[in-house]
Amino acid sequence: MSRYSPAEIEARWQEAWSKNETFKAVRDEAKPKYYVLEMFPYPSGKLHMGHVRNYTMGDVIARYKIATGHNVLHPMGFDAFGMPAENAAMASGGHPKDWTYSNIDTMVEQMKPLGLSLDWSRMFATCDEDYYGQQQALFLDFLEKGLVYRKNAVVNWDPVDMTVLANEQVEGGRGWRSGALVERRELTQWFFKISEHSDELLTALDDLDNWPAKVRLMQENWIGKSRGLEFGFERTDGGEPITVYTTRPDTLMGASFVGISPDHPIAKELEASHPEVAAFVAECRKGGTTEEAIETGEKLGYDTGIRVKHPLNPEWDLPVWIANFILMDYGTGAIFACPAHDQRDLDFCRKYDLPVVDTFYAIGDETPVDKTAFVPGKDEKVKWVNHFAGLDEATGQEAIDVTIDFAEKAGWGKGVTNFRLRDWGLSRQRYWGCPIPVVHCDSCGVVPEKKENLPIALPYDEDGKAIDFSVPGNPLDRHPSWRDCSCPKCGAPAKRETDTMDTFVDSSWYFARFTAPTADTPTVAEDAAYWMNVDQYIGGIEHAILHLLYSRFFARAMHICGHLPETAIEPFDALFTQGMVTHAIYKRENQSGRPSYFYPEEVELRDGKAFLKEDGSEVDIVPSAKMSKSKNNVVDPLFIIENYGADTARWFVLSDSPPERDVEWTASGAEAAYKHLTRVWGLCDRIGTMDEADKGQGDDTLLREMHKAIRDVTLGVESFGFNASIAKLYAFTNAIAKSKAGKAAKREAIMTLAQLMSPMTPHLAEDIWAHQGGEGLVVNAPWPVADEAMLIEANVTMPIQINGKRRGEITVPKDMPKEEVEKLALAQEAVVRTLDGAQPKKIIVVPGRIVNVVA
RNA sequence: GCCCGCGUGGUGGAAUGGUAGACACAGGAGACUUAAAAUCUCUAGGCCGUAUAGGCCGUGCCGGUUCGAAUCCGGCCGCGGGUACCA
Repeated sequence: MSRYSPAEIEARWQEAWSKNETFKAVRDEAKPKYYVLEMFPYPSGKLHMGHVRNYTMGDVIARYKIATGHNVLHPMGFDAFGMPAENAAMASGGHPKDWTYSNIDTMVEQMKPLGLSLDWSRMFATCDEDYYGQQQALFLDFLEKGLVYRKNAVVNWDPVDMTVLANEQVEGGRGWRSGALVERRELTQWFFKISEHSDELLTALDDLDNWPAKVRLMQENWIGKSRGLEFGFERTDGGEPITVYTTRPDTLMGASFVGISPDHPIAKELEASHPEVAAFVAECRKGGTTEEAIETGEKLGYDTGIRVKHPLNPEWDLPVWIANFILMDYGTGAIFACPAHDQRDLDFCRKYDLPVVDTFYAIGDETPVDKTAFVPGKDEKVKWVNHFAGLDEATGQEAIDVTIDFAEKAGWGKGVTNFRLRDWGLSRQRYWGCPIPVVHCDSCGVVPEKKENLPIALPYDEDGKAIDFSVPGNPLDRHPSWRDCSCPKCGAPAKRETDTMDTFVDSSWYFARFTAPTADTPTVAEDAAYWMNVDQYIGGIEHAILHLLYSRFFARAMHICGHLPETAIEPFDALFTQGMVTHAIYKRENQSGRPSYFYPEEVELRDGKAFLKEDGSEVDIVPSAKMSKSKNNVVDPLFIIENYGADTARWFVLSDSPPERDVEWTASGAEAAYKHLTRVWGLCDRIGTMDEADKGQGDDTLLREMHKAIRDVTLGVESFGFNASIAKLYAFTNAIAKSKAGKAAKREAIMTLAQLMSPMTPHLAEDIWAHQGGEGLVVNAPWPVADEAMLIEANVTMPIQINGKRRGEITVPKDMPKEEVEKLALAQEAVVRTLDGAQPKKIIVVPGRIVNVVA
């Protein structure tokens, strides 16, 4: 033993774990189980630093749990359906399936050398027929239980390519390939009834104690429960009243118009008969479907000429406008606008010269509201002059409640609870996804496939030729034979549904499938009962809402269909959201305004500017963005593993940055991690050659350091403070290096160091353990326990502050009474000098922490 | 736009109401070496100062609460994530 050669030792120990089946998860009722899961990757083809960081964190937890006596399940799979595979096929003519599976192979090859404690025997990809076949079975069960239905919904439509676009494929309101202005178009699509579970999904958040508060808050806001007033505005032309929903009924006296969505039935009716309305509505439909595009886009309005009566004053007519910022999906698709107290309404009214009525002033009086709406604070006592409930002063919420009461009693409105959460549209007009297992029959309509016909597999080719992606649109639609089938009900010739499922469906139940990955039903009761829930789920904060909310819904739906026990309706007991690994993006916009992206290795940095190596031309730098394949800013961890080994890569991604925070990728630091591991190795080597008879000195001091390290490292691991654990491990290593203790004490210290390091650098730890004569594998050794007696310190050093500024310190016995500490502190030379004879007004002694003298 | 975060030395960061800068990187000085690399030792927020004397300033900005604020509260600014068809 002389040189630290990770390549050799890492291969050796991976072999040992594999031979012992150390990480194979088998049900064992005698041991507490622990299920640790990292969000599975999309097989982009390249493992990046974010993956390494994510899986290493999970691995630390998994190995720590093994050491503390748990039966650990730690699986890995691939979220393998999705657009990039089709994009690759479009770009290079290959097949999405070939591309995906080849990427999976590559990524597994890249992952295995990391020495992760994964049970590879449970691996699957969501594009495996076996997996998506079971998913189709789930879909049929959901359909039977009424959890799925069809309705119309809008999509991004590219009028040139005649195809549906994902939001990501819309750039600045234009289709990414055609450059055409995108329109919103309605299609009949499949939906999961997630909104029926809104209240449940909301209230259950309260019990997710081991989830980050920010994620719970984001989900709470996303579900968006609100109580408001629903009421009708009578039309002066005698037409059907227009029902609106408002969360601010207290501002009703400030109404200046009634607004309806361009998709509102009234707008549609007018569209059919009035060309001008049709032109306006067409204008409104331009642009993408995202909430961001709608909210930030220019606000457009059209006066329909329809007039309605104010419910509290029949003499008061309000105009009805069609406005492009009103969503048909929320509330009733119609609102009343109160510009004085809502910024968006105010902007709209100023643009179209509509009146602004301030409910804090008498009607007709000048309002101070000009360009900024007055929005009273939550707890602010507000007055309004035009009161209608005999109440003229209340806080915001009370004013709202009182108004709802008033409307209900008067009989013109009712209090209504609304949710922002919409049903989950799962239809995708795409090839590379899980086919929706239904059939369209001319006589029977939409008919579910029979379970025995599952999986409805994707066709690999058409007429013997690979599926063609050179033409826009869904290849399943134009496949010569795949659509043809017979109706499961009447047997007549019928057509298959060609829409496939949203890839979020695939990732909404994979955690359950890992408990019985090869079963011929979606789950197996005993396995689900034993392994569920996921005890620790780890993944990126970017999944805080959609993936996690959909999974929570899916677990409920699976329970309803008998695929999960009731105890698993919240599938993730604890969640940790790790930060992202970010990197600058290098890009250049071409003439048409669309950007091209360059890889970090294509770029040279000088004076904070970026230049292409190829021709020296400057490119734009977008600092620090999420690593994303489409932006070319992905950094490959392979060079670290190849040059320094997996332990270095693992140590490096865990040190320095707190796990929950984003980190900007930098290449420096890997070298330092390697140096440290080399140092630990050398330390072990030197201890090995020490003389047994060498009694040394200061054994006790070293062992105290050791027990402190056990305490602090353990605390770090348990609280996801891996960077803090690593800082302690550095300190402990330094303490061992400097110590003059005897061989026995040093050996005990280094073996403990190996154990404490083993979750982070498992190969090095095994090697040290073996070298010092440890029994068995360190991975199976019980986690060390800190001896409380060794942690007790007799004396404490306390800083002395005068008026909050540090002026000195005293070291006193730990349990010295306050009065004596006070006396000693006042006698300190620095204190006497600073006080300069002045009498202290007050002295605060916080035992063991601080003394503050107020002069 | 809206919702949620984050902002501390040259750099990554530590400290979650109690000594701001632990631990590390890059830097500086020294030892070893013919030399370099490696390794080891010391040093290191800024300013004034000969000073390991002392003092002042300092955690994005402005204000507040407190004996005491990086930490709690209010308001700004900047950056990041999400925004329902990227995964």
